[in-house]
Amino acid sequence: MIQLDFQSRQPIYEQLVLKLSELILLGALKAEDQLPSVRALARDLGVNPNTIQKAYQELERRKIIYSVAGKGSFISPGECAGEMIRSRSCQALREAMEDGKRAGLVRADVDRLAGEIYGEE
Amino acid sequence: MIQLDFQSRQPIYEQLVLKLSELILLGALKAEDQLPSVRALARDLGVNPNTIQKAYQELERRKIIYSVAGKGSFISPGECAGEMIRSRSCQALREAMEDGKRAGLVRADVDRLAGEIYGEE
Amino acid sequence: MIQLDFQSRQPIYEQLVLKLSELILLGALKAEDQLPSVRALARDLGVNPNTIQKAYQELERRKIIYSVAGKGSFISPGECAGEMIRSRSCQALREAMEDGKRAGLVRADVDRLAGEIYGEE
Amino acid sequence: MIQLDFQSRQPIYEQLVLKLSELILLGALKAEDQLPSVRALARDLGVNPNTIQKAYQELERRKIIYSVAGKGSFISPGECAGEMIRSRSCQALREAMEDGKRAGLVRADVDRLAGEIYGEE
DNA sequence: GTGGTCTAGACCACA
DNA sequence: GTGGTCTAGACCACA
Repeated sequence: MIQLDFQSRQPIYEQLVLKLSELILLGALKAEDQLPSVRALARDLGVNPNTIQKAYQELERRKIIYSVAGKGSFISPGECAGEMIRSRSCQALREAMEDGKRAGLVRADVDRLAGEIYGEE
Repeated sequence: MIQLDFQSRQPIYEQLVLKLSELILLGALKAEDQLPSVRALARDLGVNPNTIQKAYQELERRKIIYSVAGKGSFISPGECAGEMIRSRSCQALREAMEDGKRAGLVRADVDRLAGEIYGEE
Repeated sequence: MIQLDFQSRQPIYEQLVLKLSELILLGALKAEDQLPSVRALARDLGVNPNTIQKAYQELERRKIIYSVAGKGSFISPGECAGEMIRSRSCQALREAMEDGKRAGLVRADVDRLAGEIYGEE
Repeated sequence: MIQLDFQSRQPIYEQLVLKLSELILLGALKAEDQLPSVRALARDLGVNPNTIQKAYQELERRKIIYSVAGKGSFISPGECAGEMIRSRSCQALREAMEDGKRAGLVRADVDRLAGEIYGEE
């Protein structure tokens, strides 16, 4: 289901944000689906409820999910959740590219890197 | 010489790190050149000396400059400074691209973004 | 220094965010000033360090302060901190005005209120 | 009649308070009209009677309705109900404006915003 | 020393 | 039951 790496330098709550984002992108979690409750997921993953809470609150801040006290947490409606995930990645990539340009990277460097990651076609 | 944007949300010391990096890449600052002293640069830019200090420390951490107690701060030798700047940007760009791929961005998205930033040739 | 209301329904960390924002607007905290450390402020206010941490992280998310692990937390440079506070207030005012319109308040009501608060000129 | 958004982060009872307030402002509910009984409205809206009860209690606290044991709940007499609704919005707007003033917003900012929302006349 | 993360609890309002 | 806040600790990397 969700595999956490407790040895990683990446915080557990960040791993959770990414894992849940991936499940949404893969279609395993759909719009309006209810997420496991904070306590239930904490128990299943062997993690403290506060850590799950932190992940859920970050996802809510990014408008990928929404939480209703007393009811539960839910995937944002329509294409909203997926859109928020992609727009975030896109924004981060743009910033990295702009920084790179300022730092002296040229278009060829970007293309080479893209080739490495996506494979040359 | 160095233009800071005091309105920007980007911390001044970060702007300084970038500006000084650019001056190195442009060749305005060369290997073994001495940087202005913390207090002199602070006075010239109308900024707190602590802010300059912070920028210099970050540049030193990245091995772009080195400091000698009692003498001053100097650009790292040879192509070293430029290499450190570019390799750092390149690594950040690679990570952003890998994240983007996981988030569902395709090669065409990367190319479009690169076109925007570098201009289509 | 900072007065908290432990009886209030408003969470302590939110009260802290507001109090610190006010100190910045009043000029008591200036650009690049270092804030008290998480632990020091927790001790002074008789509050758990996690609660201070939560307030500081929210202020950092709003780009009003920036934190550097191992060094401390600092007011954002230049006019940045004040700008971020004002833009947020502006957003809240817009929402209150939209709610008021839905509740039947007319333009004249808004003008009367503005007159009361800013003084008729 | 009344549409609730069960997905919203806004508590159901708050939505009810607002919806009923709107019906009063629109004239759909007039002074001395009897409101549906707690159980009847709960059944119609598919909501727990406690939730309706809570909304009615809040409206009574705000003097928008009044309840008579054994008889039911009624809209407050004369212009009273509408006044209470508007005065509440007005109070919220006043607070947002005072916060805005403390944050450095000037009268011109308020006027510009009012122009946006009400349209310049 | 600093901020950042995390555990293991508690209590609250709300449904 | 649910999410939200908070306490009272712990340990980590970094400077």
